[in-house]
Amino acid sequence: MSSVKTPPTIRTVAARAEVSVATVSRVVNGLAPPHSPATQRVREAIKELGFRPNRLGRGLKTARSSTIGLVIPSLANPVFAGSVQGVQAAARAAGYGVLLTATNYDKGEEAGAVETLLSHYVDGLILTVAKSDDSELLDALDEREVPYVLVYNQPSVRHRAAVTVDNVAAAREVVELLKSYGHDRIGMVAGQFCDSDRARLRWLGYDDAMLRAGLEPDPVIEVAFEATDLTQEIRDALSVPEPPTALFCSTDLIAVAVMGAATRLGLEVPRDLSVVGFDGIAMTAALRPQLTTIVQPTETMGREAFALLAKLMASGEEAESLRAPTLLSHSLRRGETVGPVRTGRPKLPPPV
Amino acid sequence: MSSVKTPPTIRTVAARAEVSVATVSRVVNGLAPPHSPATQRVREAIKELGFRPNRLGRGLKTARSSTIGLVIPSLANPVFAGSVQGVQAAARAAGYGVLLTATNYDKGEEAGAVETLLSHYVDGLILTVAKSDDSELLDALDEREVPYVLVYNQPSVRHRAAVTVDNVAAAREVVELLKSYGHDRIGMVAGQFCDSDRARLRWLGYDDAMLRAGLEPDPVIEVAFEATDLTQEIRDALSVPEPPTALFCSTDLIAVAVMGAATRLGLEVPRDLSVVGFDGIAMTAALRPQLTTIVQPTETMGREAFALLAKLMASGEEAESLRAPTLLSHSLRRGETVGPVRTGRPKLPPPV
DNA sequence: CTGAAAGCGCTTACAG
DNA sequence: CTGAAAGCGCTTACAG
Repeated sequence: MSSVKTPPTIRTVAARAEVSVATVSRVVNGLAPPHSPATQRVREAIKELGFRPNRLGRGLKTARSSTIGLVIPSLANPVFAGSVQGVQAAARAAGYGVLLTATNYDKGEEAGAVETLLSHYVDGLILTVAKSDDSELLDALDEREVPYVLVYNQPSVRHRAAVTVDNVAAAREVVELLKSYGHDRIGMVAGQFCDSDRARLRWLGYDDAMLRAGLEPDPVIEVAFEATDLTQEIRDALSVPEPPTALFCSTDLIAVAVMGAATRLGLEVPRDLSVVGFDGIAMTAALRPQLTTIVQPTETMGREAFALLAKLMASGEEAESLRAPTLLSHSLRRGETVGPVRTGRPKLPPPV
Repeated sequence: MSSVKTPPTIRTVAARAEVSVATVSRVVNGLAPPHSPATQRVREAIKELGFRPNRLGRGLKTARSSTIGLVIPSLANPVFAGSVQGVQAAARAAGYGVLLTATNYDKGEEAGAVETLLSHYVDGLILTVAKSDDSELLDALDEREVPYVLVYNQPSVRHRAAVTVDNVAAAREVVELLKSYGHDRIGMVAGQFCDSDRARLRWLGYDDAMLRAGLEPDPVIEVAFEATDLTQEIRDALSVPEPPTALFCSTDLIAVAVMGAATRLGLEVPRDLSVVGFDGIAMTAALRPQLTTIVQPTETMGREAFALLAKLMASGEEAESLRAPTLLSHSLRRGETVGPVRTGRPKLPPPV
């Protein structure tokens, strides 16, 4: 019932060139003598008929689909769009197709997505999951020996291939930056830890840096990743006796929401409140004030992830050495959302 | 050489359940009697072995891959990320996989991407291309009878399935809005027409509305889509005897770049210059001032595109009626970047 | 209701 | 250097 005209097959080409299908296959795969008359005729026939080898047939025989699966939480966050772009570009250059699935931060969807991808016989997977340490899903992939590479996730177990940044170190840098501006009451707003091991590592870095600096870490303000209105949460966080003068946010999207909340509460950033993000989303550089944030090399991360996966797919089980987190370098973008501590306490409007 | 453990096949299941492979196939496809003992045994065997039908095998037989191809210019623009999200969600719900390719606004890449996707035997395509009217690529798809649906493109030829908004009408609304604020010198900044038929249609709407209102349209200021620094272009546009007091930008990303340029030129938006975008990217609502723009229902567009493609794939050639542009409704977000005309002319800094 | 068999488009030992 | 043949994992008329 498909409306696609039936395309030429290897048999059509063989008939036209008056050779066997085996010869056509060899020409297509570069295993034929380059100058024999048969090869020439096959080349012509291929061109005339517009023949393109059917990857299903090939895949069935070779048990490889030339396709990888890509699993991300959401495309609504440009940070993932960046890695997808990188994976896609590298995969295409290597002749691989990319099957994309978004899980919307839902753990059940993660497993479902992987099942679907495996039923399409992808040769490997690149994924960003909620937790990478203690994950039934990844355990299952390990057991089934499906090659995979994590992106953004930073597993502490050593046998998992991953491409990410040093989340702990980056978070420490943020605390040090804020401290250098005189802040000593620094809070952290983070995506729910259950949905993100990155968020947890960034908190670890924050916590560690605070303790080292002799400062007291605040309890984390956990928020949903999709939350856009954080007015209530920020008001609560600032309504304690000694409120924080700076907030480190575990993602740029959260930082943007925090800045919106600050505005609605009548606070000016950075005069009344300093804000730092994490990710380096391009458009946050266009905000006024420009967001201060940790920049991750998103597209490079995607490219590197594919390169690593390609090695894994080629080398099979013996590639133990590849199965470890790769840390790419991040950078700190000094925007305009961090300023010196304000003397005196800003007045919040009364709650609604 | 793949490291994937060989998964159970239909034959493994058949052996375990002591039935023929035909029976297993029927159970998997819901064509077996639901309560027969054989069916029961097959169900158990499937569960015990964790059997998942190999789509390559199925696809080879049925000539359908349960996969569609998705071609977009770039994921760096969140407007495309939105439609991808919608397509992906709808496709997954229908049991389809989505092969994604970005072309980076390159026409050669468009053709290459489609070739690659077709070699993966996708059942249909959803694409956003540079031009949808006069396109060799689309002509070729028509001829080969590959089902496809365009997104964002708004073809004027009637036989192409597309899901978009009424770009001309939306652009007219923008001009009317600006006029209601007293602007009568309105310029337009657009992505290069050769790279985007949308940009051209938005210009047509602008031109038409200007003429109707008795105003004189300015020559369009064409810029590259990826351009982030438009300082020079905007300075030039404002250095004429009667400079525009408002700029309509053909995309939000361009509007953001224009706002950046305005800031660098010492102009305040909207006091010295009103700016309007087109797309409705979420983060532009977080800008200060918040961007006034046309909001497109990006995710819905993606979902509708898949729904339309599904019909097309099911019905084959006779579905002539489906092959026409579908226009979804857009809305105008009244942000803070449009204000009344300033009396007197803002002073630009001297060129560098 | 179930099975034996053909065949989808390829690749790849195995002969020659 | 080339071909005949088997087989990858499925589906689907065709018998029974």
